[in-house]
Amino acid sequence: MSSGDVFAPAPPAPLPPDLFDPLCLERPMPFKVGDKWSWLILRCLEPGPRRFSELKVPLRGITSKVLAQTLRALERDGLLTRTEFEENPPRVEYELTALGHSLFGPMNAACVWAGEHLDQVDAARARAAAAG
Amino acid sequence: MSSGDVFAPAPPAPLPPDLFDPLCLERPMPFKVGDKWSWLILRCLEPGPRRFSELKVPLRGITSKVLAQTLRALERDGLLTRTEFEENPPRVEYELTALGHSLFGPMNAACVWAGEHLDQVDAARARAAAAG
DNA sequence: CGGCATCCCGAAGGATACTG
DNA sequence: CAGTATCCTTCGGGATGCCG
Repeated sequence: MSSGDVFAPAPPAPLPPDLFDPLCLERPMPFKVGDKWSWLILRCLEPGPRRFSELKVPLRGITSKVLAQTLRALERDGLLTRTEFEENPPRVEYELTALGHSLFGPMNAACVWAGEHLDQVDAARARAAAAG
Repeated sequence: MSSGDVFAPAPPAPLPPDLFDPLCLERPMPFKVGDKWSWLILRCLEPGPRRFSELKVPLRGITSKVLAQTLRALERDGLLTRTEFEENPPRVEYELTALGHSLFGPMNAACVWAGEHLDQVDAARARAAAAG
């Protein structure tokens, strides 16, 4: 989940060549959208607001429980808003906040990197597999 | 681990506003350096090659087992190289490849984002906590 | 419809001990 | 020093079922 501890202190300065600074290493990642569904959900919401049941369609296989709890975590972190409409049957819409939208900058950059280097990784893997 | 399935198809095109494309959503993240230690290790290696025991120092609390298996996974993916020196006592050095170094571009961008928006996330969390 | 409660499982990863 | 081997705990997340 992106709840508990999502964002890191994010030390921008590189480590000094001959000294490891333990304090710089408290957290593994600048953010932890790395769980199974968070980033998927955010991407689904990029075009615009969606309902709970609409999200379940592209998120093939996600259970209500996991979707609900992931959405709540993202809401707590201020990445999206939850709007409950007083209707019958009930309707709830989820929408990205400005903060949520701002994530797409760095994340899309990461996607570009992956697209450009995926073949190199695959090649390395194939080599490693061949070597045994 | 960053082994099994690290990199994604990374569809650069945003989803169409009124249609969810399931094929775009097979994978959660463009890459999966999101495990507990991989990114930490890569950062330790950015300044230059390091030995196994040198890495354990800043990676406070990592066990030999986990460090070894994470390093092997990163090596398989072509992000770093392992060099064994025929000495006594034995010595092994780990060093980033060009591919590994190239990761710092997008990842540092992500760090910058986190640094700029961390306060907003914390504020959102505080609000959520206060609301109950 | 939009969840929450409950049970359950596999895999990541920590602790500890041992080896070339 | 640089690991491997073994055991054990934790936890994300799937399955199922119920509720307002």
